[in-house]
Amino acid sequence: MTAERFDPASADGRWQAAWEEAKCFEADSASDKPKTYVLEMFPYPSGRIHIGHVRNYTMGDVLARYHTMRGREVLHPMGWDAFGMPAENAAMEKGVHPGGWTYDNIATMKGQLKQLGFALDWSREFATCDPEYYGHEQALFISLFENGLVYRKESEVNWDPVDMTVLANEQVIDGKGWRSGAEVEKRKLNQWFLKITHFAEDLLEGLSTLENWPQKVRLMQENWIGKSQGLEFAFDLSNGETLPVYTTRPDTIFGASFVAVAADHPVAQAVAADSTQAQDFIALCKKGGTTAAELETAEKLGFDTGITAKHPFTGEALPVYIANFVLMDYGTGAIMAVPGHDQRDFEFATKYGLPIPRVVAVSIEEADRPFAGEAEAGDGVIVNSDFLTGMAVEEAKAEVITRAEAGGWGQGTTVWRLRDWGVSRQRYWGTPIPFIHCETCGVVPVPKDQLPVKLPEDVSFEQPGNPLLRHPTWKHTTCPKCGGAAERETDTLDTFVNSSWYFLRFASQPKDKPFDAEEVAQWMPVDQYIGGIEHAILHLLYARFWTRALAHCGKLEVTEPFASLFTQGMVTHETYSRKDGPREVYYTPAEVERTGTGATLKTDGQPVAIGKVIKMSKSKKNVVDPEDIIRDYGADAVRWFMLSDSPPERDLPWSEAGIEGCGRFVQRLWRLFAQCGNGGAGADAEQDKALERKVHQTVAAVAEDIEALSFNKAVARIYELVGAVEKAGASASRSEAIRKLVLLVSPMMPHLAEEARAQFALGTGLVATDAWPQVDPALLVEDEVTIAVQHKGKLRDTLTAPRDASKEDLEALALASEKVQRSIDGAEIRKVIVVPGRLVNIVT
RNA sequence: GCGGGCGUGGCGGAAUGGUAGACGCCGGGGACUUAAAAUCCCCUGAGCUUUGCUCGUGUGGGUUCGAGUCCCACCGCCCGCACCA
Repeated sequence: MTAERFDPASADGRWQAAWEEAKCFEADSASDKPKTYVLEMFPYPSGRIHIGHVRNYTMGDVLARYHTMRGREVLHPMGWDAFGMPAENAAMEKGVHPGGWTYDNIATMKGQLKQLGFALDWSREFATCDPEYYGHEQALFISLFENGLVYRKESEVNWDPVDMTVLANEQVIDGKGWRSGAEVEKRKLNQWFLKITHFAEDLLEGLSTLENWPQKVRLMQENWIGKSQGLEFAFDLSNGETLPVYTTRPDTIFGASFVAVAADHPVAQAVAADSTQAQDFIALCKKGGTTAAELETAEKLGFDTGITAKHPFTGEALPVYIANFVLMDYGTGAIMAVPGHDQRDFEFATKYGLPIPRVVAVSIEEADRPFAGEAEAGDGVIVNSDFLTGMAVEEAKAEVITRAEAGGWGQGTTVWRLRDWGVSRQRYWGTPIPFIHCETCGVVPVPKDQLPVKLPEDVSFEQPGNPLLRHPTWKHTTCPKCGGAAERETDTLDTFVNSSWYFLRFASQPKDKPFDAEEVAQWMPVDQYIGGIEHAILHLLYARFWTRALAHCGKLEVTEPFASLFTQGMVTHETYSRKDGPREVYYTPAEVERTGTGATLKTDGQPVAIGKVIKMSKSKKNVVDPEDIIRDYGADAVRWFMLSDSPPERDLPWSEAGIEGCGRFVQRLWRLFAQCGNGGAGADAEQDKALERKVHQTVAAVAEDIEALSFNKAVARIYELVGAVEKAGASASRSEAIRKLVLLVSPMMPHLAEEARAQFALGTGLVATDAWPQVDPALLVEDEVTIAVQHKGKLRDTLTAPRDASKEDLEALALASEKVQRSIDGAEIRKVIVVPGRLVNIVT
């Protein structure tokens, strides 16, 4: 290696090996240093590392390295969220085993992560498909079962009749299976559920303690949990039965003009039993699509059952309809309809000519004002409502609930949008649910000493359906209770279960149990969790739930797993395409030559259209492979790019020019470091006070920026300091500045820092485990400051004054300015505002 | 529809209510070189009658000595949820 250029191809690997050799990043749970747990969402091993992973892990890495330098014991682990459908799809398409495919991908991606020099504790690495991991997961699942948090229930699922599997809602596109294209059927299956609703209130309340989570994520979870309060009461029906309904607006009860039930409601089913017309209507309701656009435009449709419901106060007979807009799985599946004050009810009443009474108005005088073509759902005063008339909305709600409870026909109720979590999947590549079905003993958990229940290796994917179900021997076993012949559960767990507790296993990995509570307590909660916004609801809610559930079972002390959450933006790139008839053909950035304003295809030199800057995706081919750019520019340039310019929560536009600039900066730093090593050091004994000040200010500011995850600002500060050091004349101060600069850039560019220190004798030992430079608070403030002088709020001049100059002195200095005097032009000075150390504003 | 966020040069973006545009990219000019690359230096919001002045942070108002920042209304874009009673 010459001193001319930094050569990442040679240096990167050497330093990665040196860190590994010195076990720099292995976290010690027994250490008495203060502890920090930095975690990025672990990746799914899909094949290769994506640029989004690089951005995510670079951010975490800067934090981990920084905190290590600040003397903390840092846990920064990595592993693999390795179960899931892509492995089974690969098995079907390529005839490989899901396990083999997954572990191959892990090997590839681990190699790629290592090339980036991340300060990860690889000694704690695991994949969720390791039998050891999922065995512990099975034990935890049984513990939840024993604590009443697991149950089985018959439930409706999306069934793909061709693939013979259950589909998630997201996999149903226009009513068809996303893979097979077959019409999806609703099927009732016995499914395993986790009782997340038991913690609904707690999960909701916990959100308010998560001050270091993005408000957006907290709101999304709040909406998802969806707490609503109202009245549940029963109508007496004309057929002698009772019909419970739920409403959040009991105050509008005198405005009810009809009652509606969902198509799947027992009342509807009973009517349909003797009416083909009702059957047809119910079938029509079920056919409707569920996409947002369809729902928005869907007409409100109803079927009059001929039954009536008796109003609890007026005794009036309200017609009961089957309606397509009433949902079976919310509330009681039946509603009292108040057309005047609910838009859906309004549309329905308008269509079927039902009365639309007003029971809320802006004032008593407005009690009979007609509606202007739509319902009025707002606040106001109750009118036309007997004993409620004149009350405010909230007051009336309370009054109706009180009377309903006193009369014994209804009660105040809280309804949640949150549903229990169905975790059964009819798939092979997941954690086998550790239960046995025995004809005599029922459902029996597998004894813990028989865990893990391992997946069989010899499976085939040539036929559709769950390989576990048709495996010749796997499911046959004996009942742990009675010893008789029995069958294993063939469902596996939703992959979100795997990622709901992995952070605990990273913190503590005993052989004989999932984790050790005391060791976990050393690290948890995670101090900083970083990942994509796409996990705002499911993963993050499930992880919060599991942590609570395990605490509920006495296995943990903490309830909130992630003290701080950061959601990073995506990496974007412009697209390149050409029209080929009706089809748009896309090209990768590597196939395209970017000219000043346009772009041409390298193969034929003809222009291609430059499209919008959007998220990198395979379909639009606007992707760059991290391995290519690491090879071309080195790990540090790539890392530096990931941190530069865009604030980390926003999207980062990838550009060739940008990465080239980062590559140039790496070399520029190298030349600066080289100067210090090549006789520049101490060439002049003079002190450079201004430079020292700049160094201390930058060290303090960069630390602050890193702690706030404002990496783009830290980067800008470093550029400024580098510029200042380059310009400064030789001095002991300058040499010292360069030594400190090595430390300062090391969290972002660790390879360059190590190589420079070693090559140019800029310190001893590894930079990675060295201490962050000390800051002298006295050097953070300047002796002299620039004061802005304004006349009526407009800048007229600037002047230099001592930092602690008095108000009087500043005022005098300002008035002495020729420019200021010219602006004032003899006008009478009415007021002078002086902000010491900042500005003087003269008001005339 | 409901909820949330964001609008600053050619681009990414800085800016505790106090000098708008730090820092980077692009672009222009120059130095070095036989030449290129690399490197270094200078310029780079708009306009004007250019020692300087005026305008300028989506639009229109307001509060303030002073507003990119605070308040009100509007326009545009992005994200999430959604027939949730």
